[in-house]
Amino acid sequence: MSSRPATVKDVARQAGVSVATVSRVLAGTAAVSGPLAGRVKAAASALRYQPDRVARSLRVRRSRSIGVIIPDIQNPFFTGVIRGIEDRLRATDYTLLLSNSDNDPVREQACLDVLRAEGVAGVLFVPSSADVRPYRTLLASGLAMVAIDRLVPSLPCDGVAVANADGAAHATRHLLEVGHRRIAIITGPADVETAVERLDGYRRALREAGITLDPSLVQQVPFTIDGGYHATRRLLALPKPPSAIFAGSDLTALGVLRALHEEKVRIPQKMAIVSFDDIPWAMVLQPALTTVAQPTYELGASAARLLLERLSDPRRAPQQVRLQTQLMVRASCGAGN
Amino acid sequence: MSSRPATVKDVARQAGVSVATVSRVLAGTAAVSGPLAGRVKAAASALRYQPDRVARSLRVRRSRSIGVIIPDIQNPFFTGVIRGIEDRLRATDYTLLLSNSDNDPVREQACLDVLRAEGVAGVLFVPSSADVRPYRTLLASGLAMVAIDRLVPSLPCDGVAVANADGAAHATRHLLEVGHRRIAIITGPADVETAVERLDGYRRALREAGITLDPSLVQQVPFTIDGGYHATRRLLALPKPPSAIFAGSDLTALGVLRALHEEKVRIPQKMAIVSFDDIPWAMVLQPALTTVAQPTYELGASAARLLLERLSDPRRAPQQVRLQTQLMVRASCGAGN
DNA sequence: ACATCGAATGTAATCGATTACAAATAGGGC
DNA sequence: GCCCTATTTGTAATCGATTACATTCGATGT
Repeated sequence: MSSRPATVKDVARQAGVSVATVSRVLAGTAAVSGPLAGRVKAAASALRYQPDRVARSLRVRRSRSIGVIIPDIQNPFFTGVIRGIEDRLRATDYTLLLSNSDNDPVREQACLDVLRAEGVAGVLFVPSSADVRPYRTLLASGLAMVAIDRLVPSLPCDGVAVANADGAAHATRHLLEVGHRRIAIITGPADVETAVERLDGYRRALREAGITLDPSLVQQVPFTIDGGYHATRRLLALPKPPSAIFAGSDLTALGVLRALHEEKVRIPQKMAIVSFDDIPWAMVLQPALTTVAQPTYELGASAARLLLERLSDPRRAPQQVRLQTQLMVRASCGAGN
Repeated sequence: MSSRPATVKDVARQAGVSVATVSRVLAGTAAVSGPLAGRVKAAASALRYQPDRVARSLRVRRSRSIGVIIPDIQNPFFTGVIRGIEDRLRATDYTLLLSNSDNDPVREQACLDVLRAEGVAGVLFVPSSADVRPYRTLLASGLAMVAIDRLVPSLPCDGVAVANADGAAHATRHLLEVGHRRIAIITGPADVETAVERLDGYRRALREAGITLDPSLVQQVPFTIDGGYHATRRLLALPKPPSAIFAGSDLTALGVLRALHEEKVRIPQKMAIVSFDDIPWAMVLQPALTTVAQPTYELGASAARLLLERLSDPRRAPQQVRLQTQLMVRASCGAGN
């Protein structure tokens, strides 16, 4: 027995056929007579033959792997997305090449370069850059790309995102219905598309309720625990603090909770909270967090689906999908059970 | 200008040298005279040449990617590990091929097969199977492997894990010092090595304190929120419930918290809690969780380091590293501030 | 019985980088 | 100036699977 893995040649010799026939049987790309096909299959399984994916990639000029670029693997939102991608891809024989961009355009570009050099079949990415030129170049070179979570407006590229503005409006309206009038928002930086969209939804809901927006109630900080913490301290220090906070992400909300606990502000009696994401821990927090659930899994699964569709039909028009959010009413807004 | 990426041939033509010289300059594998090297570098950057990683992998029979197999990408423990791996590998030009095994030996084997077919340089994996034979086979075939979090006892393979027993003993001793005598443990299934080690540490601490172990206080359930929840309900239903719970993971502890809140059991007054992991949210929970911090990042970084060392010296003796844990004393045990 | 067509099979080129080996060039000692 | 060696450079083989093209074989219609 040889210790090196078997190759097509070995299988061909064992089955008494040519390498072309072996390849055809195993890939199913052309008709092969019954007896020969049988011998090939028998030989292949006897030798435990598995085609070398590298050699195949070189020849067909395209690998069976798919690049995934996300900003932060430690963020539960993105891991939910990855899970969706993985599950959708499991039935196929694509593998995942994963990279962290850290939201840094330079690093993202480096990742994209490597993925191109790896000859990936396609790329699923959460765009970190507002500069569309690099993306355009890659698209023009024929690389299949799907944007996740952030749609780049002027880019003719498949994409999936959630209806951020609607979700935010929904959350804000809920706080209005519970009776709040001074509602603060803690959202992300102005160059993050999702943050802007959520701010828009918040504005819309206030306008519809006939409430004038108080600029001091709008806090723009990174979507992190610290961001939420410091923004909350600033809000509490206001001459007229809000009675409710809409936190732009669950991570932000954790910072909010921490600041409120420190100041012994009772939730939801003295301060109501609604946030965005619905990470798996949102419901076990004290109080359980009322939050706008994002379909992270579906986000990933849809992105993977779009990519597979594009791979099988490279010339169809780019599709951009918006998934709906769902408000999970729990205790932190004062309306839950 | 051509739209296809440049190849060595293009660079060679442009620089007026042979492909061998181009390869030698760019890989730095052999001496090339100054002027020629300069021309090659100029040509390469003018053409934006990037070597095709697939072709190189085929020729050298080893790719520049490293396979990573973890049970669950949604578990913050593993994402911390991945982060450590990524950071350690960033300076090199290795890429990450990621797969989820779901703790299923069959799926894990499928992942390993694919990784071998991809010709990965090495594999970092959290072993899901107690059957060492497949691992042995791969090791024998020369694949560089590093086990993470769970060391397979009889396998001559590099590995990194934490000192689970010590950590658990530390946590248990802490509860004893605070005055508890009836301490329950909710740990993982008996076929998960880390669960067994933590149970051992708990036993050891009790023995050292001269306390007889009450088997009804030992709950073995999956390391999940639900697992912790149901185990806690069972403990509360006991004729003589415990006054403290050592939860085998933070996820478990979340389930514990939920059950205790439902039953309006005050923490830490009526029930103290210590757990294991220190996920990023442990300190913002209410009450803040006293927990045994695992060095997830270092776990990943060390594993990556071990792998790189093995790649550069394939014949050195396998190393198994144990990292220390650290007890983070917070509010949930009644001793914190 | 023979020409023709189509299906099945084989031979060899190909993908792009690396590298063994061959060839050429330079340098040093006499 | 010449020979020998050491260094630089080039040519061509190689990795393993796929596939264009060539070939063989058999069946069918007349």
